[in-house]
Parts: sequence; C-alpha cells; structure tokens
Amino acid sequence: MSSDEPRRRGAGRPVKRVLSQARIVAAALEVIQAGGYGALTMSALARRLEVAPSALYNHVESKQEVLRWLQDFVMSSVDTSCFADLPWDQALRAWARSYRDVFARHTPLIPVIAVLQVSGAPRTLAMYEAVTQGLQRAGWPTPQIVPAIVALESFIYGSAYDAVAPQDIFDTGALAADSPRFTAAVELQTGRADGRAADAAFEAGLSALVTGLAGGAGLPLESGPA
Amino acid sequence: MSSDEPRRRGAGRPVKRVLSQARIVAAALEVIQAGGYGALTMSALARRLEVAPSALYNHVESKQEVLRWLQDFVMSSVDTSCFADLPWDQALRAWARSYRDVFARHTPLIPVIAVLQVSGAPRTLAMYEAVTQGLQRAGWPTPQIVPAIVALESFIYGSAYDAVAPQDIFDTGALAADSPRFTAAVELQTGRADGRAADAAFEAGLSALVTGLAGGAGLPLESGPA
DNA sequence: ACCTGAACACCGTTCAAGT
DNA sequence: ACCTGAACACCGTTCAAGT
Repeated sequence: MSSDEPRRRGAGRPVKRVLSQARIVAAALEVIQAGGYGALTMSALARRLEVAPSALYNHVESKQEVLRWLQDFVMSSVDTSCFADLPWDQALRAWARSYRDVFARHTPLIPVIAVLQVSGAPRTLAMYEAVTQGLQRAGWPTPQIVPAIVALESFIYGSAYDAVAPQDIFDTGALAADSPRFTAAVELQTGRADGRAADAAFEAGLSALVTGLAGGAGLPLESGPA
Repeated sequence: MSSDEPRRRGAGRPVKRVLSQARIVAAALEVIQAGGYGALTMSALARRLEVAPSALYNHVESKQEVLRWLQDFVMSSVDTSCFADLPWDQALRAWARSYRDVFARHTPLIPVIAVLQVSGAPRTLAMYEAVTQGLQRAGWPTPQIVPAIVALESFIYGSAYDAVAPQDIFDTGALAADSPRFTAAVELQTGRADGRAADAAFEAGLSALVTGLAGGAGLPLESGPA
C-alpha cells in the first residue's frame, strides 16, 4: 500500500515504474480512502501514480476495468475462514455479515459485481469455492448450493445499501396523515435504542434466509434457530 | 405521455409551456425508453421537452432530483392490489415479484432509493402503507412489519440486479481447475432447461424469507409452503 | 416567471509525437 | 514498451441578458 518505490539493488537509477494491476488497485483504494468514490477519477488515479492520465490507458482498458479489479480485490477481504471454525449455519451467517459489511463500504461496486464475469475475478471465485466447500461438507445437496448463494448475495447487496442509508429515511414528515399505519409502525422502530434499525432487519432476514434455504435443501439447522 | 400540448379553450395563442414534475418525468421515461439510462442526460431531457438545458434548472434542482422523481413514479407501478385479493403470504410473494420486475427494468434507480426520503416520495409511501395494512389485517404484530419490509426490499433490490445480469456470469472459464466444487455446482444449474437460474434463486429466497419472517413474527403461513 | 446562449469546470478517452 | 501533452466529445450546472 506504500506509494514509494524501492530502488533495485545496485542499480544507479530508479527502477522503471510498472503500473501493474496491483499498484493501480492500491492507488485507487488510496484515492477512495481519501475522498470517497466521487473522488475516484482517472485523473486523480493518475496523479496518485505520478503519471499522466493518458498513461493509464497503456495498462487499463477503461475506468470500468479499474472498478472490476477493485471489486475483486475488495472481495478478498470477505471472511470465509468461518467455514473452518463454525457449524455451517453459523458460518453462513458470519460470512454474510462480513460480506455485507465489506460492501457497505463499497456500495458503488455493487452494480459492477452484478455484471462481473467470475472468470476474470479470481478472488471472487475463491470465495464462492470456499462457501461451496463449506456447504458440501455440511451435507448440502450440490444442486441447492448455487441458488442459495445467489439468494443470499442478493439479500446481502440490498442490505449493504440499506446499511449506509440515512436513518431517517422512513420519516413520513408532512405525509404522515396519508400513511397512518406505516407511520405508526416506523415509530415503533425508531423507538428502539439498541443498534440501528438496518441491523435488526438484516439479522431478521438473514435468519429467515438461512433457515428457509436449509429447509428447502432438506437440512435441519446444526445449532438451532438464532 | 403525449408530447404535444393542447390549446386552452378560446385562447388565441398556445398555452405557455409549464415544465411540471409530471411532464419532466414523462419526458425522462421517453428518453430512457428510447435509449436506456445512459441516454438520460439533462441535454437529452431538455431536447425532448423542446427547451434549452439551462431552462430545466428553473424547475429542477439537479439531475439527482429528476432521478428521485422518476423513482417515485416508477414505484407506483408496483402491484399492491394483491393484498386485497390473496392470502397474505401469497400477496407478499406477488408484491415482491412485481417489485423485482419493475426495478429490474430500472436498476439505475436502486441506488437512488437507498437514500430517498419517503417524505418526498408519496407513491413510495403509499406502497408501504398498503403493505403495512395488508400485513396488519393478516394479524402481523406491528413491531415486526418494518423489519420484514426492509429485509424483503433488500432482497428484492439485489435480485433486480441479478435478474438483468448476463446468464454466463458464473462461467469459471480458465479458472475452472482452481474452483472444482463451485464449477461443478454451477454446471448443475446451467443444465436446467426451465427458465433462468436467477428466477429459481429468487423464488427460493422469497419462499425462505416469507416463511422465516412470518415464523419470526409468530405467524403460521396461510396457504402452506410453496 | 421563465427562457436563451455562452461559459465554466469538469469527465473518460484517443492519438500523434516522443524516448 | 511506455510516456507526455494536446485534443475531442461529452457531462451537469451557472449566470447574465433577455421577454
């Protein structure tokens, strides 16, 4: 993640800069870290790499490709080690929480994933492989695994958006009189002092999905309902 | 949806054009219809309204506001009549399917919803009110309703992306050897001649969520598992 | 009150010219 | 093989000047 380049041993001049995929992704993450996704422009990226914007195009097809690389890199920080440590249903929950938390910090990548070919995303693929292995080891029938992953992912992406939404989204304001039932239901929610409403909805949905998908796969839960 | 304006009765000259929210939304939908969301620029919108781009800013704060208006308009085509006709669990499924199908055609609006204040979105609010009423009438405890809606919505938004993703997203290609288990699981899926894999995952997840959320709310299903 | 045309400060991307 | 600088074809938005 450092932006200075070491000199090659014994060489009299600086090593030629090679804009590898790894360096470009690292620079992109620094730009995002400093200014958010709005700050991630090809110019800003080039500046961080101390290069002219046009030079980037010798190493990258398009900004979209940078986003695809970012997506795959970010995916590698989703935790799959839980499948080695925990009963499968707890592991699935832990994986889903980690997955949501990671992409809540990278929501602009979510539309990228939706179109991303896994054949170009080795880390993403490694994650799928780990989850598949975890579920197979737990006795899940293979034909149910992909639909289960897809359903969980859909829920996770939507929940990642929800996690970063303003808390007062459901304030009905001047329209409260037109939606008395919903307004009352929302007020019950905002009264909760514990944690955020988004987290409660995520946990409720996650439990429902894990239980329901396992039931559809003909499996009892290993550690009972949460 | 027509773009020509009637003359006011008895008036000697054309009615002054008023760029109402309704006309702007209609024009935006025409632009999207013709060229997709990539074609929706302020210039294109102005052209469709036969006005200079700068004129739009007398009626709209920003392009983001246009998107918010669009979002609310599009939301009104989500079906909630099912709550009047069907047992609540079937109604919830029918609503969710309609919701997903609508936003699969409008995925660029999904990030807009995530930040949209319902107080400025009357049709969206009306939808929430209808769902709330439907669930209350079925005996759902009020405190469970908002989390259930949020969880279902998260799943629906993610599934909308999934519904428009290329079918071969999971082709592992040259990386197949690195992910043998997942590759095999995906092949079982693509072998299915019936419908699209995204639909199977959506239905599996939807059943799991409806069943699980109802269970969490202490309710049995009205019409048995699907 | 609402329009136009010019201008501004950006974008991503291309390409000839260099080394 | 890879860089630079200039240029291109856009964006969304602002604003003085009009009616």
